Amino acid sequence: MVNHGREAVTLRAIAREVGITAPALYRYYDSREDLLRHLCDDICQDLEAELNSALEPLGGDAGTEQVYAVCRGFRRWALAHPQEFSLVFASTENVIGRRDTDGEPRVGDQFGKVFLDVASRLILKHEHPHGLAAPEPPEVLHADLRAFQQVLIKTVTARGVPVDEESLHLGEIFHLLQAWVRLYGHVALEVFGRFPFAVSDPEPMFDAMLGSIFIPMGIEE
Amino acid sequence: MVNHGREAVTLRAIAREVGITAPALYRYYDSREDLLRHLCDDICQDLEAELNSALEPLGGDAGTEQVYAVCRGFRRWALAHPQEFSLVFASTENVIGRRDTDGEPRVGDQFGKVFLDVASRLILKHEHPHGLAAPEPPEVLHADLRAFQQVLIKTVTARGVPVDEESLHLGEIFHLLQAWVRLYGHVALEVFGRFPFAVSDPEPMFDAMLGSIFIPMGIEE
DNA sequence: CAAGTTCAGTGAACGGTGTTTACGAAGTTG
DNA sequence: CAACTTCGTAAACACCGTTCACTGAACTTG
Repeated sequence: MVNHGREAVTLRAIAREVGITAPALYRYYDSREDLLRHLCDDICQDLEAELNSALEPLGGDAGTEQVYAVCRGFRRWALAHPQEFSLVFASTENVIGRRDTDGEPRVGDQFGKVFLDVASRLILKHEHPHGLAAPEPPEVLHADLRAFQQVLIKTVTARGVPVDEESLHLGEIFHLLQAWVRLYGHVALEVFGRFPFAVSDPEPMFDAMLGSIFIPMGIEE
Repeated sequence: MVNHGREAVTLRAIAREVGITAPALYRYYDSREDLLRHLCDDICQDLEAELNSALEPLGGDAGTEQVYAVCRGFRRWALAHPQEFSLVFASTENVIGRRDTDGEPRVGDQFGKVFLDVASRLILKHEHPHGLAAPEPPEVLHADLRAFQQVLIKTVTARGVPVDEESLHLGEIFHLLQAWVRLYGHVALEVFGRFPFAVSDPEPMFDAMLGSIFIPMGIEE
């Protein structure tokens, strides 16, 4: 139903589907916007489930192939559910919610958990990927990056893995952020068809990008 | 009026603004969707004008600072007009149109022209940026990259600058494509607030990204 | 058991939407 | 003048989100 776009998800259509009338929905949601917020949460849970099921056959530990699997799973999901992607990841309404009060979680919440969890666990495992290659990011960013560092550490420790502060270098964190920028950029461009020319088969281009992101980080497939 | 989002741009509101009634709009547009398509074209023209006016004080030639100016101008425009950005650059409806028949032009049409024009002219000027650094992209991409190469050559020659085929290496073209991925990725993430943590001031992060994109291409600020 | 209260759901209504249709009042052209 | 195109209107239709008064069943309480 959301397959036909955000505007197609109407209260009356939902009610018809559930077998009740439109006003009855107001017993459960404050408004259409509120309903869409919860819909986003459900979508995020579906995405998380799909990513985890793509991760399952690879074993529990964080290996390099898990990073690639999460990225490819994200792309696959986005292409298979463009409207959902658009709703959760490309909406100006800050519809992502969960709880606006408890602060931190953004980026589709559930997806952020999976992606950042795998990535940061991998970074922790590879201590100092091939030497000390990651250059220091500009000082202006240090404050923000340190905040992000805390988020990552909290994410990983929540899985029971103990972390010492200094094993996540700011340079690597900046790389991780750039990885998200490029992953998101490619997927969004593909979903919205905004590449500057018609790409016949974007998949090898995606794989090439993944390599150029992760191989310099010491994460080789 | 589009500032309040795509859904706020209603036929009756437009008609009220123009001083006519809603059905009269059907004399000029086939449907609301058609009107939105033309609106996208207008938005693209505004963007092009803004970018060109940002380029003007830098002189006519393609210098390195022009690349940075276009990228910063794009970000500035997107942040100042999030709804317009969303409409043109993050919409699943292929609302970009112009003419669906004549094939090629995508990516907000006008913006593509400005960005690709400046970038490719610069690449042509710097022949072989610092040696032969750009590695060959995977062979699977060569066909698509060559098509993109033709688009670039056509863009540049349309400005009167003659080009020989071989001065635009495929590696550089791939870099240019990755530059678009990262530029778009950062701007969209910022517009939609989908960075994985709260970034206090994204501008230095944007500048750091521009550097890490262009400095390896030999385009230093 | 009877009375009261809560809860889920309904139908009618209001103002707004995109769109179609029939119609009219100008201006143009023979 | 008559025919015709152009631009616009009013009315209507179906659908939308939302509100409100209301019903009927379930549950609580005396």
